[in-house]
Amino acid sequence: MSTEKHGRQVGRGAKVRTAVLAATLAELADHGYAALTIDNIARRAGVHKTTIYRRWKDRESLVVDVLGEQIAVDIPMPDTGSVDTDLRDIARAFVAWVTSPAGQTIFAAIFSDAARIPGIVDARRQLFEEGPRRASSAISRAVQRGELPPDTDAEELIKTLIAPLYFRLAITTEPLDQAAADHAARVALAAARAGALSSTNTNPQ
Amino acid sequence: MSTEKHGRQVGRGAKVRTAVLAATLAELADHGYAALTIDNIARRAGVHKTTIYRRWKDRESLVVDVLGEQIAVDIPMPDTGSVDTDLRDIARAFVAWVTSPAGQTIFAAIFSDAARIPGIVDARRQLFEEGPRRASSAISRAVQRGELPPDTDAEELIKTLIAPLYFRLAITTEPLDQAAADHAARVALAAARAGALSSTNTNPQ
DNA sequence: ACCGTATGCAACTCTGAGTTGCGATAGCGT
DNA sequence: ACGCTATCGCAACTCAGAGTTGCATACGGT
Repeated sequence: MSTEKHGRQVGRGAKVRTAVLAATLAELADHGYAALTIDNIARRAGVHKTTIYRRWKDRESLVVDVLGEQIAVDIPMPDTGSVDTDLRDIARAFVAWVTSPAGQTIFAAIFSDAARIPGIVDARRQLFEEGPRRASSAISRAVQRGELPPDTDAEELIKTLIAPLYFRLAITTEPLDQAAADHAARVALAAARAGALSSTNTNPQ
Repeated sequence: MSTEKHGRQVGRGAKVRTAVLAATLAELADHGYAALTIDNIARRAGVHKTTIYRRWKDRESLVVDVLGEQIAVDIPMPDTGSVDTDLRDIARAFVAWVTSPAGQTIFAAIFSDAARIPGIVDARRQLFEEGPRRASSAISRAVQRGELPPDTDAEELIKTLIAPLYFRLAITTEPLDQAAADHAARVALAAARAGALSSTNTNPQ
């Protein structure tokens, strides 16, 4: 991926690349996208400014590259045999990732002005659509077990689960901890059991 | 409010101030905070750069001033006699405001790198805490009518109502329309009726 | 009509983006 | 171990935007 030309001279390049990406992420976490300077990144990476410009077209390309590598959110999908605990585990895993240093940095970056870079918006949407899609199997198992109404919309349920957690993260200063995750799971479950998350939500009441 | 010093020379000053604030908002909407230049604002306002610097300390002060004036979210609190319609109206009003040109600009600004300005974070939090607080009377009326469990947490209910809407706004590309508002109202109501939004949520199940 | 104040204007400094040419060096194959 | 070559360091640029200053001018209230 890196030096696709001849496969030569890989060692040095790889080291520089790693150092610059790490430095960029750190700078992004510390000062945000608007205050991101190439000189600072270069200094932090122990590399000269021109070296960065030789490997990346401009600031945007560098940021896209960094976030593209970091945006893998491997939340393991549980199968505990019960929706209650499945949903709870998903919510807890989301909270754990989002409050981790890496998660916090990614989030801050994704919701900074870096979001004006076309590639970033897509990555963000994809990030939040992958989870609900992957979780749908857990929901359909719950439906088969009779724990949820048969017409439950899996993606809608997961979004209902995540939304209040994300709301806390982005807006409120309330703590985002395990208790919050458990509470969100209870709320989403209650709504689903009441049939408010059916896929045919065109006919209200 | 504006020229508190002697009350003199108000006419010109007020016009300039208005023009600059409007231009700043427009530039913010068009290019975001990171790409906000004083020269562009000045040109757009038909004013010279130095004039702006004489009235505002720097770019940050200007942005704080603009957002401070615009951040009034007067969502009228309904009293229809039923929680169903009360919640639905609140959700619809929120959606209407958030999808209006003014609302969109404010939102974009509030979630740009402008959020690194200390004053903006406070304003944002306040913006989202005022709603739930104001809505609590509607909820307590519903509790008194017996429509909701007696220990329902009013603020939690409103947050549960808003969160999925906000999630759509910030993440998903799904449309944020009246149907979405109604759906959110139904979900929040179902959770509340199931007792998942009680203020004593320390004991689950 | 007058006076004071705010605005327009030009010319500055400073910082950071992005570029270029050249010399130094580190890693690869042999 | 040694040479070859791509990559890196360095210095010196251009360009744009933040923020400042001194002076001339136009506006608005009395």
